[in-house]
Parts: sequence; structure tokens; C-alpha cells
Amino acid sequence: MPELAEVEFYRRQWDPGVGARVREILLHPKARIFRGIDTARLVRGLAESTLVASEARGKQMLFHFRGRGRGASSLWIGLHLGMTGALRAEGESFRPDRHDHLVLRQRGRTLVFRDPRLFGRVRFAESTGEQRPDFWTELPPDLRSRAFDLEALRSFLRRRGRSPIKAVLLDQERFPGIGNWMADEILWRAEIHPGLPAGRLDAERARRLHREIGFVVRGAMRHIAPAFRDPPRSWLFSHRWADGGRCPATGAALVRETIGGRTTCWSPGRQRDPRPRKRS
DNA sequence: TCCTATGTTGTATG
DNA sequence: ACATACAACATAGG
Repeated sequence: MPELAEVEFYRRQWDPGVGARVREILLHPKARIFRGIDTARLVRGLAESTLVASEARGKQMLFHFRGRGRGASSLWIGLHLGMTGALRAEGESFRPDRHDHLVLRQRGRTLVFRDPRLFGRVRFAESTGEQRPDFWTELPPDLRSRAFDLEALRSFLRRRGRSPIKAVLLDQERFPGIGNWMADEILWRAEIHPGLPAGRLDAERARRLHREIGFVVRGAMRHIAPAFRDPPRSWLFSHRWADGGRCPATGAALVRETIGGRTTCWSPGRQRDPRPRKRS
């Protein structure tokens, strides 16, 4: 499920464990989420460490643990939730089931990473000080940062000029945290057809797109991050998968079709396709 | 049984 | 190099 605001919601679920020591680590070492890492080393590093902080960027999360004893050794756990990942805090006596792949026990509490479909991912790195690992520092800038200005957006659109705009918005290197529902929501607000080649947006459309990215990112953070509430009914969100769903702006029947490899929903008429129609 | 799923990655092909 | 299409990953639910 998780896009940037859901990821932020889940990150906060481990906040009760900040400042507390890890007393026991339970994991399924062969689980796919651990692909490419040495789980024995991960367990050694986490043992007796203290969770000190966490942050989220796009769909990625970083948890900072500080080791005990000599020096200020740090352990960094990177988490990606894939399609079905979730974090939560449970009580001391919580019993993990087969989908709870990484479980950290603290005094009075259990931190759980659950992921039935295993499309998520765990990374880790050790450092001597506060230096964040490369996998974190190399992430693209947040969409709310000054770096993501209109010029940056227009250069992305140029570089992927022949791809449908929907596919471009899903590119995590350029639009970190945007996923399938946010992309549809943004294009619906900006009145842009999802199949339009990115290079065909005029200056006005690019401005509009930039504005609506900001609106949807901030709105999602406001509605979802604190309590996982759905966005308001005035958004496309709650109408897009409903059978017989109608555009909250025009009342027209919504359309669903695969674009850029993902099921895409839009409001015909509001989001007109300016490309030549294929004739059959 | 078949289809779908708020994600990513690798391969084949144009 | 760029782009698209598709399969794969693994599970649950309609």
C-alpha cells in the first residue's frame, strides 16, 4: 500500500521504541526482504543497541541504532515496505506469525515489520559516527524541498519526453514517494491525461503539474501520516477503484486502463487525450 | 479458477 | 541510449 504519506505513518509507529534498548531480535533469515544482506551481521550489530532516531524520504525509511560501549558506533537499518509492508508496535508478549519477518523486542514493547508479499527490503550499514550510509545519502531530494522547483520538473519532463506522463511520475529517482494512487490524483487535479507524452506538456501544464504535486504531497501528509485517514471525498482517491466510480469534479464515469504498466484511472473530458486516436 | 492489488527489478525487444 | 512490454517475486481477497 505504501506511498510517501503511508510510509511516514508507518515510520512513526516505531516512535515509542526511540530511546529504548533492543533486547532480542527475531527474524526469518531466508525471507526475501533480506536479499543481499548478511543477517547474522545484522543481528550482531543490533544486539544491545538503542534505537535513537528515524527518518523517511519518499518510500524509504532509515532507523538509527547506537551500539553499546566503546565509541559511538552506529547501525543503520533501511526499510522499504514494498506493496504490503507495515510497521507497528506491539506489547511485550506479542507472538510473531509467519509474515512478521523482523521483530525487535524492547522492555515492555515489540517493534514489528510485517510483509506478507515480501516485496519490501531491509538494508543495513555500520558506521563509527553519525555518517549516514550511502544508500541513504544518494537518495534524490524530497519533493517538498527547494531543489524540486519548476525548472527541475521541466528538465525531468524533457528527459523522458516520449514516455507517458503517468510512467514518468512513478520514477522514484525523480519523484521519490509518488506511487500509483498519488500519480493518478496529481494528474486528475492538473487535468492532464495520463497517457500524454511528458514532452508534450506546455509551460502552463508544467506549472500546473508542479503545483498539484505540491498539493497532493502536502495533503497526503496531512491526512494520512498522522492517523491513516483517507483523503477527503473531494479527491479522486476514494472514487478511483469503486465500481461505477464517478469523477468528483464532473460526475462523469471514471475510466480505468493500463498505462505505464499500472492500472490508471482518469476522468475523461476533464483529462482529455490530445494524441491522435488509433482507428480500428 | 481467474483476476486484482498504493512496488521494484530483470530480460527481451524495438 | 531510449523506450516499451512482460515476467517474476509471494500472498490474500473478491
